[in-house]
Amino acid sequence: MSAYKSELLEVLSTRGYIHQVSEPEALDALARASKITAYIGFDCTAPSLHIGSLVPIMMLYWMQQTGHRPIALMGGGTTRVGDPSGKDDSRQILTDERIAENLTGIRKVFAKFLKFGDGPGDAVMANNADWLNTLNYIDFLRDVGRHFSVNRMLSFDSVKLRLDRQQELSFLEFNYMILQAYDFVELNKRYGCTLQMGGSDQWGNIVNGIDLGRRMLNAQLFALTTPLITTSSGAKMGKTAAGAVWLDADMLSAYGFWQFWRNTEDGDVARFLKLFTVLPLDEIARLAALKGQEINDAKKVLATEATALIHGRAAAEEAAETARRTFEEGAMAETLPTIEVPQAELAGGLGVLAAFVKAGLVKSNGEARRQIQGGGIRVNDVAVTDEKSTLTPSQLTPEGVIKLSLGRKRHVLLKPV
RNA sequence: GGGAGAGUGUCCCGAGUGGCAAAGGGGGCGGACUGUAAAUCCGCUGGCUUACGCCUUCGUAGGUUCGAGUCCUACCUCUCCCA
Repeated sequence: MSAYKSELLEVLSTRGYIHQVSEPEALDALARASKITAYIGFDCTAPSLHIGSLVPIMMLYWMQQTGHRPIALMGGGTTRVGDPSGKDDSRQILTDERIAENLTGIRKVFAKFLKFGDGPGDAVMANNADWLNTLNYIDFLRDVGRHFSVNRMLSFDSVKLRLDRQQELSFLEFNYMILQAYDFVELNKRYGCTLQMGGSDQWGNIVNGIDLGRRMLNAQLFALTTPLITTSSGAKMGKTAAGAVWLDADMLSAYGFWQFWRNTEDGDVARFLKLFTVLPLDEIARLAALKGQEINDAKKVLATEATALIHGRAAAEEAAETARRTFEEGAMAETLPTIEVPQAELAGGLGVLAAFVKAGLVKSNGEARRQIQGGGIRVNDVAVTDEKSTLTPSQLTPEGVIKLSLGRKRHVLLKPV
């Protein structure tokens, strides 16, 4: 299926990253003949990226692996405006302090995938606040604004969707696409960047950048978008019991991250192996051929490889081992998530309800009660039937902990200190 | 500026006659079945309480009433029509 001659597009295409490309032949030829520079923008709307951003990040990774130069662009400036693409409601306006915090959180993850520096193949970290924050309004309108047709802007999906549904679209948000287009031009001037990549919802914004580049610089720029990743049962990816699947270890442990991948639906395993691991394709083909129960082995490989990329090999192996002990041996792994409680509190008898709330397995005593009624709560693998029961030091296992479980899959160890 | 309509359980959609912790979906969580999968079936899905019960919730603020999501007034936001 892949008719691409350049290694870059060949890899991206066979691994399933490509949804749309502008002028594929020209881009293919360019990537074959020279080192190209490409960027992806990341908005700073949360303190950490989540797996929704993992596909774009992986593309930057493959850029570098195939000898090209990736730019990770932090949206320090554009986040102040808010991208209306694919959103029904206006995005909440974030304070500058919040954006700055988010930016520092997000920035960390890139070092795991990319080698930054000043060398020819080294990746670049940029922040569009550097050029957007100091723009002069009138100058900007005359230099950039004149290239945009409002008629045309109204026809873009991100805008049209809001108008059709009679949802508010503020002038602030309306300008987002112009700023993003300008980013592309600015990155072309600064770094010779000729390709912008992103999710499929970014197509319109990227194409605007291409047009602006042609008009202002007479440059030929390219767009490449990824498909929206959904599970085979159609759900959007990235939700677990605990909420979003964050990439930052402080927000989601390596074990939790590993578990997310381990629970992948059968039909997604091969696709996810290609997208979210760097295993060779023949190895993936072998794993994808597994059937029935054996496909669980493929899921474990997926989980470990994906976790290794962002949390490191050691943490991934540990997560895999924790899961093996917990699920396959039914044993207690000391490396399960752990909370600590004072000795005295336990000695006095700690209520089950309070313990589960403290462990973060349930949000309130009421929810704990309901889960007990539904048979979802266990202490040391024994179902709790009496919500009044308490935990005491006598329940400590030989390892010196008490194992709290919600459902079959979620476990937390309670450890006296 | 004038007229008409809408805002519901802080995940979303959405019914609601003055007695409502408020129908029904979706989503989520739990249980059964499995392979830590999917599909299916069942239960749960405001907070506190051992419990009788108490508290907080229907755009915001007042009012009528024994009692208000429901009626009245003002205000805010959004939509539509007229100017």
